[in-house]
Amino acid sequence: MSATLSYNYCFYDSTVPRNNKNLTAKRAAKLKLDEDSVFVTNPRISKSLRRHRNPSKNLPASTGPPQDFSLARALRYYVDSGNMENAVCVFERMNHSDPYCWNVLIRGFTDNGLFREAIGFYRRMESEGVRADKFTPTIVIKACGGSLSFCEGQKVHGNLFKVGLDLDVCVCNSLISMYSKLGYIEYAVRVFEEMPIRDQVSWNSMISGYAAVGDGWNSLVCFLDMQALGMKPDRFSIISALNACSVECFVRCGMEVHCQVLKFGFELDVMVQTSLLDMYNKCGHMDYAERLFDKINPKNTVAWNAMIGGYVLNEQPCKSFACFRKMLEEDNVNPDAITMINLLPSCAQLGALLGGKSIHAYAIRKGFLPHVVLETALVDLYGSCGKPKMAERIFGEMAEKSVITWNAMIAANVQNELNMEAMELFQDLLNKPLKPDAITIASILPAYSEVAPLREGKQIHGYIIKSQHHSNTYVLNSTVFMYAKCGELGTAQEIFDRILFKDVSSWNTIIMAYAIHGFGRKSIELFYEMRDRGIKPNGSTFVSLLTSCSISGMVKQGWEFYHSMKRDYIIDPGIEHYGCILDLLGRTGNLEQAKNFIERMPLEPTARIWGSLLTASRNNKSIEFAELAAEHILSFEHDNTGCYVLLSNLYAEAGRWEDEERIKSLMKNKGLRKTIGCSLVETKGKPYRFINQDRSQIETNTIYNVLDIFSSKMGDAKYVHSVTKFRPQDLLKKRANSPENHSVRLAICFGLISMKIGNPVIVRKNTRMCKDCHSAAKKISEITNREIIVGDSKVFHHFRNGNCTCSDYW
DNA sequence: ATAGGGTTAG
Repeated sequence: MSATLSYNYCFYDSTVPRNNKNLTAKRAAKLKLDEDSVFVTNPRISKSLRRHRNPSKNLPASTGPPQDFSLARALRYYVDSGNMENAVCVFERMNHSDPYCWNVLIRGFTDNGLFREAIGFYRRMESEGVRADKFTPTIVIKACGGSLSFCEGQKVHGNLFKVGLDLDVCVCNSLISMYSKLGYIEYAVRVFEEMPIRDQVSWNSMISGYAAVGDGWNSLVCFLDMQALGMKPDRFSIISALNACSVECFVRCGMEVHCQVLKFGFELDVMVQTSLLDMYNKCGHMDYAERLFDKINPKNTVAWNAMIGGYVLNEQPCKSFACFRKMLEEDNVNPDAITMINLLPSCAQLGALLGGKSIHAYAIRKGFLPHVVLETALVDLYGSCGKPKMAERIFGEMAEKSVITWNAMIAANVQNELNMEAMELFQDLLNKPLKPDAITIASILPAYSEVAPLREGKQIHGYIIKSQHHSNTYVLNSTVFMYAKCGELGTAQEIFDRILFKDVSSWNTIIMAYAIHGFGRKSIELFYEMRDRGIKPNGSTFVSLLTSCSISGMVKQGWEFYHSMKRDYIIDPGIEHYGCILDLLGRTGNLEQAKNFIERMPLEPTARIWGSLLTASRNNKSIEFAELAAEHILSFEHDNTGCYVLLSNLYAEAGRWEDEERIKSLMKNKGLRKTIGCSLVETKGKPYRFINQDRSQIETNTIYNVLDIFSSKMGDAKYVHSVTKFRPQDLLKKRANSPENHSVRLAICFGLISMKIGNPVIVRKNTRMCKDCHSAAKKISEITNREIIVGDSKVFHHFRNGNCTCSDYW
């Protein structure tokens, strides 16, 4: 025994030269291969000749039972229990010349998701000159499929071709599966078409392969073709066909497959049941899914996960939590990483940071981390809950990242207005081997919608047109919104019209585009058009609609939509909906009611919720409520600079200078600085940026002259708001920071003198427009008889004939 | 003694 051990350890130690026996074997194998390759690579030798060769003639005869049964048993035991460390230990003590132990070990790695290691051991097997037997290729191909390494798979395929094993039915079936897992469906199709004999597994591999690449249609075609040849579907075919129905949202097809489930007697098969309920969930038929779920007995973790995921998918986050709680009450079921992954988006939907954090903690306690998908879901959660720093931390500490992880991080930055960070991240990604996908582009686009020049947005649009994503609905939806945010509502509408396959998000986007521009009636019109075209609205549709009603001051309609959402569409209001409702309440000026609404809300109020009350307080000049709201907002770790500024302005307007001073010094102590207000106007494709009191532009003199003319024309009205806003001593000084010289006004004047008459002047600014500038813009539109559009950080104000689309509430 | 196709996920 000890002799065997020391002998085997020689292999492990790379400093010890390998014995000649193996080298000879390797050379012999190579010679054999060369001989074969002459045969098979000769194009004149027909395909049929190759087909009729007996593939197994190249395989070594069985070496018989291994010398040590107990070691082989131990190896199998460790492999089956997932203890690969011990499995390797046992393996190292075995005689390596038998392919059997290699096969078991490589399969073990594959079954435990350690694909790289599986391929590594296969390479070692080759280099040690151990000849593969008929089981090895299928095992290795599976590992290649799992590791998503196309190169490795091609190499193996090539070798199999050389030894004539590429026509073996098992090998072909695993090749089909490997290629479709890698996304190369056309390779899978070729293998399928060229194989001499197809069995049920071959058909099943194609059905699942098409579904895996998102081609549910062809998957179902295969499902039917197979039956036309007289083969009955088995549980594998059924499960894959159901997957195809989910992919295409073909609920009627799904029901037909459901009938077959009953006909062929699979109705008690848990996997089939789970696939069925998943199909109904994904097609939006929660009622059927719930009924099926009730019948599953006993329910395993996967079934629970599918149901929790279904509620999340159908935007019923409260129900998904309820389902999770029921799952915890069960004795024999334990939540796993996928449970967490399914549950996390419901926290994001509810804006429930605390819930998300407790899931995070639970995942840590249960040892689910590290886990790429779970960590990505966490990045997404923290991003959605206004915690980009937390998202960043998880992202930074991740051992493994996928494109989806990058997408989540970019989105986290964009959602939290960290546009520069998002753009930098996008640049970083371009230098990585990972390829940006449609979702990356759609996520980065909003960063270009803020105060980046339209020219840059157009450049990205150009990149999209040239890329393979030019007709991707998801990408186009983001492009529509980008143009809307850049003030080009017409271009947005044009691109929307040209989207070939408009999904619910396309409609939500265009409704929101008109919403932020203050065209409430147009938004509602589009909502009805969408409904008439059979598109089912979701939670976001109502966010768009409610936003539209609040911006356009359509309070009554807003409430009607809110009730209809719950009653007619069974959608639980999320934190966003509550925010919109608060904006509606703010408009009516009933701050007491708004406060009560926040207290009665079933969700934890976020900074955005209190921000809504703060805005309402400002518009209704209530310092009492503003202080209440501010107190809450300042308790968040959120970037609340805007809140300080609003509050200090409010104190100033009321002449409460001491309080104003207090807030200013609070800001100073916290190291917060007022965001530098900046306005952007573009003419002839060139961007011009203005800050307050800007004198850096070439046209400065003209701009200030025009401004003076307007000031005199506006007459006394100009100081109505501002007179109380400045301390007496400040009024004596040269009014340095007077709203008269605010960046928006400079930009408007520049726009008026440099743009063609008839074109609207479009100005975008990074902070909210102040009251003074708002009334000035109204006047200017009246005096000049031109349309002025100012997009601030929240809404677009369309000034025409002395009026604004926001009806003076924003 | 060992192989190929299957459920839930960002």
